[in-house]
Parts: sequence; C-alpha cells; structure tokens
Amino acid sequence: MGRTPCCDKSKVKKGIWSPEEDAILKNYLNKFGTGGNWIALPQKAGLQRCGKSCRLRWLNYLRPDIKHGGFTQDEENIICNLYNRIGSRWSVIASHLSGRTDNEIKNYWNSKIKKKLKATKTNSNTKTTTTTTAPSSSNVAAATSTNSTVDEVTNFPVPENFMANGLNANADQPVFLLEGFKYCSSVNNNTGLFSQTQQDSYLFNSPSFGMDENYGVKGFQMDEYSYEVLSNVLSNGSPLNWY
DNA sequence: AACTCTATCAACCGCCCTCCC
DNA sequence: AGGGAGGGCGGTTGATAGAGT
Repeated sequence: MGRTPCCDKSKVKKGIWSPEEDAILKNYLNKFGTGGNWIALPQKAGLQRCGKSCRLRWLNYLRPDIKHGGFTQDEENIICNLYNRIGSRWSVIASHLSGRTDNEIKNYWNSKIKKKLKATKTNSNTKTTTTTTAPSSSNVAAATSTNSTVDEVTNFPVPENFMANGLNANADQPVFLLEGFKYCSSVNNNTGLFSQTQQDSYLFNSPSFGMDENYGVKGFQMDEYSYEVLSNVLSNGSPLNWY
C-alpha cells in the first residue's frame, strides 16, 4: 500500500519547460491564481504537467518577484550566517533574501559555498597547527588551552567563553562569538576594528543600521591579528571600537 | 577538432506536515 | 479522532554548457 500519486505519471510531460508552457502557466495564474489547488491546476490551464511541477516552475522561475543572476557578497554572507545557525533549512534562509528561492540558494550552496568551505577546511587544518602556537599573549594561550573544543565546521579550536560562528563572508576565516552576544561581524585586519553591515542588523531585527549596545560586536576572526583582539577582550572585557 | 571532465542549475522524487472532511 | 489529499521542503538527478586536454 503505497501513497496515492498526485497525478498519472504516464500522462504528464516531464523535463524542461518550453516557452509555450511557461506562457500558458503564467497567463493562467495571472488571470485565475492557483485556486488553492495546484493538483487540479494543470488540467484547468490545459497543461500536461504534474501539479507539483507547475507549482515548482512558478515558484522557482515564473514568479514576477524572482531575482535571477549571481549572488552578491551580502547575500552570500547571509546564507553562510544562517546556514551555520539553522542548517539546511533553505526555505527559511530564502525568506531572508528577497527574490531568491530555496532551490536557487540550495544550488548555490552546493555548487559554490560548500566547495569554498571544503577548501578552507583543508587550509585550516594546516593553519591550526601553526597559528595555535603562534600567539604570544598568555590570555590567548589560556583561551586555546585543553579546555577549548574544536569547531566541527572549521576545525579550529574554539577558545573558552567563545562559540564557533562558521566562516566569514569570504569563507577564508573562522569566526567566533563571545558567548552571550548575538552577533559577530568581521574584523578589519588593518584597523583592528569591527564592522557592522546592513544585513546583519536585518538578520537580528536590530532597529536600525547603527546598532545599540545590546547588539554589540564582540567577536573575532581566528587570524593572527585577531588573537590580539581576543587578548583584549579576555583580559579586560572592554568594548571594542566600531567603525 | 574531438573528446573528457567539471560545474551549474532546473526539475523531479519522495517524505513529512497540515488541513479539512 | 483519524484518515486522506494537497502543499512544502530537502535531497538528488540529469541535461547542458564551458573548460581543459
């Protein structure tokens, strides 16, 4: 006793949609909407397609508010952050990116970001053995002592009082958060100051672009310079400058 | 030029959830 | 209350284009 199929697979067309089919579906939906029933829609519209196929075609391609083309760095940043937080819940991630579909994000993740992460992980394995011994600060040494754990994603040691937050936007540096703080943005290696970006305030429903203290940025990237920043955080807990 | 490999992305599959009768 | 139908979603596949040899 299997589940009843949604349509007769032998009577429906499969594969790439033709421009004519697209036009029929688009015209029908513009005139009548879905009618709350995708399964019955193809017959009404005169399409030899499965209702689910029509729904997918509309949602992923024909909808007027769909944004096609390459992802911006900001979008990639949001995807990385959310994936690290909630995993492969593509529809939720898509809801944070206007005009992007879950399918598109999923494809982008699988074809681009995942590869970046893999490459970074390989690099990190090498880097871990060198950088963990490099920092001179005793605070840092304490932070990366045997009490720390290793982040499964980046393979970097997670210092005490910090939690792993995946990789930065370029996927070339692990990012860590001081526990209890909601957000970590990237550190500028030249100035040592932390940046805030618009999508970050968006992610956490911060009231405005200029966040308040509750959304304070107290994180760092595990590169050599940031060990120094971490040293400051751990030794005196002073808020870091923003720019 | 021909062939192979790789990346990309549209589309399908099938499971799970929700809603309605 | 529970069973069925439809919708939603994540995983996977397969076609195709472009790069490499």
